[in-house]
Amino acid sequence: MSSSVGRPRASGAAASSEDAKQAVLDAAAELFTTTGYAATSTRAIAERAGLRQASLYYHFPAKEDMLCALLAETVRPSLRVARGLLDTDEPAAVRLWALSWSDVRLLGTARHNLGALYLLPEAAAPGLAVFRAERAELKRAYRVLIEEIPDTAPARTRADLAFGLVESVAVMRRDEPDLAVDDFARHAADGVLRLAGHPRPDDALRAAARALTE
Amino acid sequence: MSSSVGRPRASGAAASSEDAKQAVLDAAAELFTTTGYAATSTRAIAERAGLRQASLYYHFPAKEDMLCALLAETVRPSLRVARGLLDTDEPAAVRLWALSWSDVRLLGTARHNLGALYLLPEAAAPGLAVFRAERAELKRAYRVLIEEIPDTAPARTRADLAFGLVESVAVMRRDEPDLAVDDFARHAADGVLRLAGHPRPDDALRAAARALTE
DNA sequence: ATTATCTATAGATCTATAGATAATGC
DNA sequence: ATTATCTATAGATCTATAGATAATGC
Repeated sequence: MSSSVGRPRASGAAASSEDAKQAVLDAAAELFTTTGYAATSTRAIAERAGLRQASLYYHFPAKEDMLCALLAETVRPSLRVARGLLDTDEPAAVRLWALSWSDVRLLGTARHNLGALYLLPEAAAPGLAVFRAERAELKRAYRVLIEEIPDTAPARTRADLAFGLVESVAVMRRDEPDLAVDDFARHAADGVLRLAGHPRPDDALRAAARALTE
Repeated sequence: MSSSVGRPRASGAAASSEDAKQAVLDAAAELFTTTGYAATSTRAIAERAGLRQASLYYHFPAKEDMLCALLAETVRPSLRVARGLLDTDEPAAVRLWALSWSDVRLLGTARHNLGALYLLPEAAAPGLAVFRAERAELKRAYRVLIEEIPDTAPARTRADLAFGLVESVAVMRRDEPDLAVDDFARHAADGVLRLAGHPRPDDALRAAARALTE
């Protein structure tokens, strides 16, 4: 508390270094998701975070590192869930429903629409290779589960479709900011099972899946 | 032919005004889809199109008008198909398959990955309201067709999911540039029917749907 | 002494406009 | 005279660095 080491801010507001870093990320998240990365100036981020433009560089070496931190923050919780589920011995359909449901809820309820960051062309930058590798691992988890569900379509294609459906929640959230996430996540997870080739899930399956992610 | 009215280009290349305009749009399409709108400079567009930066403004009043033209070019063919299908009296499942298949093919085979433009944050700009209205009309077509297919999930939700799945082809194409579009489009259209709540389509349905879009 | 900010600014853009110019068309 | 380009540039950015400064901590 009250740890106001360092020169005071011009704006008056005081915060610890960790708080400041978080405030910067928060401002960047809001602006990057609504306005885009290149179209967001460091000055705009600083203004929203309550400090001067140059002070950002005490917390981050460069603008791209803000995007990098935000991307990591978004994909990692999903990846943790995915890894946990792959170690379970529930039926594949239950695990796939659990993974989809969890991902859609994470994307849908995050404070900002961070999933929209995946869609930015700038996510292809060389400095963000770690993020892309983690996202690829997440996609592979979908595929591994889908491979255990028989269907005429190739597992790879079904995984592409399922993953696309899950990520599209970011676009929906942009179009309809007051989406009812919990309801929507159930339907989306049902949808992923349908895409995977599984007959309609019942409440027992959903309950088993929900139990898995707790 | 040989209509080289106007001062010759510094680069030597000659082209009619219409050709030049198209070359500019082509260059913008390539750069906007891979690099993003704000991150693409007018200078880069001009360089790729073979003329000087300032000469762009003879063809377009502002940078945003290039994006506007590209967005229109992308959504309008889909909209034309959708309007045509709504006038048909084939079963809803057939028309929905036809619409999805057609859209995925259009998005997947366009010279550049123009669907990725929908995902740009800049597509929310005030000047692009016409595009957004046309896209909304396209989405409504999905919903109208889905309403005729009975299911426990609300039609609106199923339409959100179906439309999200179709548009996600732009993300897939970015991730896997050598996607086999024709195969993929069939699976994607099958996926839309599954999301809509229709039992698996058979070859007869697919054939009827394909016939509709010719 | 260390920390977290500040002010000031270098240097590199970027978009759009002004006005000249080099073709063809009449 | 019209068309389609050019050169030059205004004016507004934008990112990142340099170096000063105002706190706390020791």
